[in-house]
Amino acid sequence: MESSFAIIAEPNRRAILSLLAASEHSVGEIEHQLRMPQTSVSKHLRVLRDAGFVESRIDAQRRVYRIRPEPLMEVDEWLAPFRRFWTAHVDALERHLDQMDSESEPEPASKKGKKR
Amino acid sequence: MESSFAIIAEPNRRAILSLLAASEHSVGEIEHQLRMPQTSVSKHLRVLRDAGFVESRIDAQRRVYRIRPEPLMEVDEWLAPFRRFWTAHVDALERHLDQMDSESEPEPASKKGKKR
DNA sequence: CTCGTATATGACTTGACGGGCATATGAAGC
DNA sequence: GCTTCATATGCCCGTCAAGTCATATACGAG
Repeated sequence: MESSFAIIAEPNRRAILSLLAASEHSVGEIEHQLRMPQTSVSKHLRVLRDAGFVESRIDAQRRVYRIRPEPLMEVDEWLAPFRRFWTAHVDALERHLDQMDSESEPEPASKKGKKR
Repeated sequence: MESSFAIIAEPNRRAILSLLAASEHSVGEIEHQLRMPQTSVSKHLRVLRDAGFVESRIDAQRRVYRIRPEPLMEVDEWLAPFRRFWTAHVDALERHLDQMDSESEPEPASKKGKKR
């Protein structure tokens, strides 16, 4: 029920997400990397999972978590109407150019301009 | 002190921001448009202003508020590392309406239909 | 100056959320 | 079986933020 925005309002959760953005991690790895209590990590992961930000894979007794993009896409889309405030000039051009693929993409171009 | 993320966690504040994204508005206009109590609008605007999301101009007894982009840019930048999760396998369609153009859209010549 | 309009602020209440701690679940290995 | 490692959950508590109501400030009109 929580809006995606409320979920990422929590700094520790953002830290977890940023960590998972690089690659998937187990709970213990997150705990150690971010130096926060395990129970706290588990609770935040629970919230993140319920909200669809992450999903977990079971590896023996570990749970390995990874990003699920949908809720963040939602945030990204909400930002769309505001982008005109800062992409007034050059950027708009560029994005328009390299977004020019539609239903015809028989071969995903390996490198795309990935500016930001 | 509040992170920009905490600010936009509040639904009413997001509504205000979205309203201001279209054009600047006075407090009364926001109050009427969003059908929320004036004191609530004022308080949210205070929070938004303190956090740099909006600024106000004085027009007689009215205060006209408009967007300031910086904090939202910050959010946009935080999202950057995650974009690879959806820009990789998603074409221009899914991209959704990003930024079409500014306050002038004389020609509704949008290209293709949207999905959802 | 008084009144009405427009907006801001303060006090108070209420509810939600995160932290900490203890404990439960579960899988692995002996 | 029992023990250990890895993770999850339940409970309590303090804090903080949002809503409501009342009131204050500021400006314009007459």
